[in-house]
Amino acid sequence: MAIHKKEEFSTKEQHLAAFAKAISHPARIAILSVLAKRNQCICGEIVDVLPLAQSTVSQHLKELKNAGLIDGETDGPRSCYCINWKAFEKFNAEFHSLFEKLKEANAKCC
Amino acid sequence: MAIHKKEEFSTKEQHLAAFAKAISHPARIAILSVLAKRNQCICGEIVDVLPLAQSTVSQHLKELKNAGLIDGETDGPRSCYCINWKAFEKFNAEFHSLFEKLKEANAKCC
DNA sequence: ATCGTTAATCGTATATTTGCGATATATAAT
DNA sequence: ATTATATATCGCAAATATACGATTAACGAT
Repeated sequence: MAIHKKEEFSTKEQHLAAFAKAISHPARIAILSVLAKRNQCICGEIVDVLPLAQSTVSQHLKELKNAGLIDGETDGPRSCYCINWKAFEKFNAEFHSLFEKLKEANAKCC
Repeated sequence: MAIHKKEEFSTKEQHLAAFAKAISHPARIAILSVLAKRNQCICGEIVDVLPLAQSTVSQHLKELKNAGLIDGETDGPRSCYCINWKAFEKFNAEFHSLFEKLKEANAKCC
């Protein structure tokens, strides 16, 4: 690839794309579901539920955390995660706004 | 990786993840914007607008088409693309429904 | 029939993602 | 102090994604 071209697009496009990337793997959607159902904590619980190794789950959690969709803090020897509802809501609004903007632009052009 | 684990998740999770993946690159979001503004056709026009080579744009178009978000048909030597609003709407609804379901599950648990 | 234009595809290079086992670290329990 | 438990991180392998130039295919115009 040599050069990444992603930064040549608008910040908004990059931001939304990054959000979408965070939920672009079924495992990460599954993790969000588990976190929503149990409200908080877990990690080992997530590993028990998913068909993935502990290290892999840990990696997916890290990506969700980097994207800001979940928060996590250590609680003794274990890690407690929960959904960052504010960020999630923001993503939802952003995506919905893209959709509306596209429709609006389309309505105007013809 | 050796084995892909994606198919071990629910169809719904896979489907939504695939949709999200389609818009997980700023170039593809930019393409959707151009298509919305001009309603239809183009390809060379998209190449003119984006900071990417023709072959790269063609690849991104293919991915959007595979995801069902756009339709394309050849018109002489050129290709005419347009947004598949129905599919896009469906994705929007699906994503929104995930969000609502997560919130609902969360409200119930505590 | 030849030439020019447009866009898809092929081949290739590189980067990133996905996945796992092994290891390291941190804490709790004995 | 030792042991057990939980999780993050490292190192590696394989798969996918991103990007480009070159080629091919398909058509229109001359």
